[in-house]
Order: sequence, then C-alpha cells, then structure tokens
Amino acid sequence: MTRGQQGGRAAQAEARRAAIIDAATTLIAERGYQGTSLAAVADRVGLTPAGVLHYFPSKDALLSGVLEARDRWDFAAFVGRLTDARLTHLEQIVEYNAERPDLVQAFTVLAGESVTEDHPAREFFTERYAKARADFAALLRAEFGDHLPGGLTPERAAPLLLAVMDGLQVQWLLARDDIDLAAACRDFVSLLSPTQREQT
Amino acid sequence: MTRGQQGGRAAQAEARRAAIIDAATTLIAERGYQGTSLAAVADRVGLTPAGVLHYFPSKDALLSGVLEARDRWDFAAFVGRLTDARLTHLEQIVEYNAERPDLVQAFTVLAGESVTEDHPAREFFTERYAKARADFAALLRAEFGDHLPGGLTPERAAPLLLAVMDGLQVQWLLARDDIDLAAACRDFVSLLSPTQREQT
DNA sequence: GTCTATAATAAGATAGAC
DNA sequence: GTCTATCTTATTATAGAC
Repeated sequence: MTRGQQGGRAAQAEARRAAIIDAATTLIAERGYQGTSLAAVADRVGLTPAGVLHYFPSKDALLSGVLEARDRWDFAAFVGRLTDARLTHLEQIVEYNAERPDLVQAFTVLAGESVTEDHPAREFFTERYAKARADFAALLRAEFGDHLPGGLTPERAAPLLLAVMDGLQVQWLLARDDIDLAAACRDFVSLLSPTQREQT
Repeated sequence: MTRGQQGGRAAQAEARRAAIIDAATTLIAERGYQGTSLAAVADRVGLTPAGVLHYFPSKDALLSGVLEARDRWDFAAFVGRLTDARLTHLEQIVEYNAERPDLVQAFTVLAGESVTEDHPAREFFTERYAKARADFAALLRAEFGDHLPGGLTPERAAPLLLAVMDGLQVQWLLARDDIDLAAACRDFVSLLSPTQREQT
C-alpha cells in the first residue's frame, strides 16, 4: 500500500507541494504576502517551517509556486480556450471567480503589493497585465470589430476592460452585498457593445 | 526667535507630525504598510523609533494619520467643490494624480492590503468606496441625466467609473510607458457620454 | 522527509534618563 | 521632546539528528 491511490513517492511529494501552495494562497488572502509567515503555512499543512522549506527553499520560491499555480489555472480556464473565446466566456470566468472569493482576494492583495519596489511578484503582474491587455484587445476585435463606441479601438478599450474587472473585485471584496461582480461586468460590456446601446 | 516663522511650539509639533506622515506615505508607497517599519520612518525624519512614537502612539495610529491627511487632501481637491463638480474636474484630478505617482502608489498598495482581514485601513477604504460610488452617481446624473448608454443608470455606472480609475492606476504603476492615465480615463468617460458616441 | 535546535535579525512598544 | 536601553516576540533560514 506504499504505492496507493496517490501513486509513487514523487506523486506524494507533488500532493504535498500542492497542499502547501493551497495553504499559502489562503493565508495570503487573509494577511497578504508580507503578513504571511512560513510558520503559519506550516501549521496549516501540519509541518514545521523547516518542513515547508524542504519543498520550497525560500518564502519567495513559495510565492512563485502560488503564482505559477494561478497561471496554470488561468490557462486551463481562459487562455487555453482562446480560439473559441467570446466575451460571454469572460463573463463566465467572472461568475466562477465570484464563487471563489478567497482566490480573488489573494490575487487582489498580491496585485496591490506588487507595485512596491523590488516586490517578488512585480514582474509576474507586469507581464500578466501586458498579456491580458493584448488578449482582451484581440477578444474585443473578434467580438465587435475595429470600431467601438466613443470612437475607441479595441486597443484603447482593452486596458479599460481589464481595469474594470480588477477594480470591481476590490469594491466587491470590501462590500459584497453592494456589488454584483458579474452584473457589473456585463454592464461594462454593454457599454462596449455597438448593438445594445440605448436599450431600456 | 523661539517663536519664529513657524509659530509657537504647537505649530512646530504639527510640522513634525506632518513630516512624519510624509515620510510614512513615501515608505508605504515603496514597501507597503506591513513592510514599513517605525525605524525606517524615524530615519527619514531624523528621529529614533521612540521619537516617532511620541507623536503617534502606535504604528496603527500613524497609519490613521496618513489616511486622514489623504482625506483632507481629497476634500480640498474634490468633495469640497462638489457643488460645481463636473466630469472635467474629475479628469483634472486624474491628471494631477499622474504628477504624484508616489501618492497614487501609496494608496494603491493600501487599498490592496485593506481587503485582508482585520487590516487597520479596511474600514477606511470600505467607507471611502461607498462614498465615492454615491458621489460619482450624483456627478454622472448631473452631467448626463438618468439614462446612460447601454441602458445604464448613474447608480450602475458609478462603480464602473470608480473601478476604472482604480484599476488603471495599478496598470499605470506597473507600466507607465504603456498607460496614459488621463487619456484612458477620458476614453471611459466618452463611453458614458450620450453625445460623443460613434465619433471617429 | 521531517524534525529539533539554533542562528541571526528585526519588529513594535515601554520605561525612564536627560 | 527626544534619547538610550530593554523587553518581548517574531521572522527567515540553516545545520544536522533521526
């Protein structure tokens, strides 16, 4: 039974790593990256700080693991399906995010921290946003063509779309009863849609 | 000369407090609130940590001072002139903010941190956003009336406007060469404007 | 693979000298 | 009003036992 349902030793180590990343993500959501200690992560997975450092050689390496896990999730949920991407699909992601406030909170906190100097997540978010702007521009062009309301182009609207999604998350996390994440996102898309304007 | 150009002892104490708040704001921008130590603040104003604690009895009290100073600035710049507020005025504020990336960065970091549990700035940002949504809705109604593009009302557009301004700041701080804060803000306003749609 | 033990810093805050 | 000195606690990370 040493090679049970989880497979061999390597697979067990992978499961441990995943559990540590999970715990770290939750704690980052609750206390931020700077506010998260290795001791707290270790407690959550039933290890000591030294035990955690066996899987991730430093706290920064653990953060990298958290960010990479998010990237894999994003890829599976969105970028991997970009060939058939539609704005409705983007709205589905928003709805799915609304079911995972812990994940949204972790990455809202990290994005905020990332603008500080020499933050270990700064490069990650810089590249992530640049890529998101390019992806969103392509999405908007596929959906609406070259000419958007207000005389905007997809390239000029893309940062706005990204900003709205990000900014709404902050407001939602601070006032979940007042903000409907998915509905507000749809509201913004309706501003971009040439066909739906002036509806009552 | 003991009562020189700065006034009496009370005024000198106020000047000290202001200098400490200034230093703290800069350091929060550079390293976040959790990453800012009293020792670093003290260094910047030529005091020891104990000296700083003479003016602010705790680190949290110092943060409150930073937030109150921002509130006073906001009031002078925006809320205090709400009677004659126009969207063009809001755009002037964005342009002014673009000249003060340090302030923008400090409050972007703090807003991100504030969504964590028991953060000392959480209540501040919760109330600030709620008030901003109400103010923006009134502003949009005064400017455009009850009916906005996409079938939106001022109340539904206000959180979007707030989200765009916030989200653009994050993108701008991470890629100042790629994002034109004021221009992007105007782009969004043009989406809300009933008269300017479909311009080329 | 996980631990104990410990190193090496650093934090916020207090007491009391000056 | 500001300092020195100190308390107390927490941090990341390493070395080496088991």
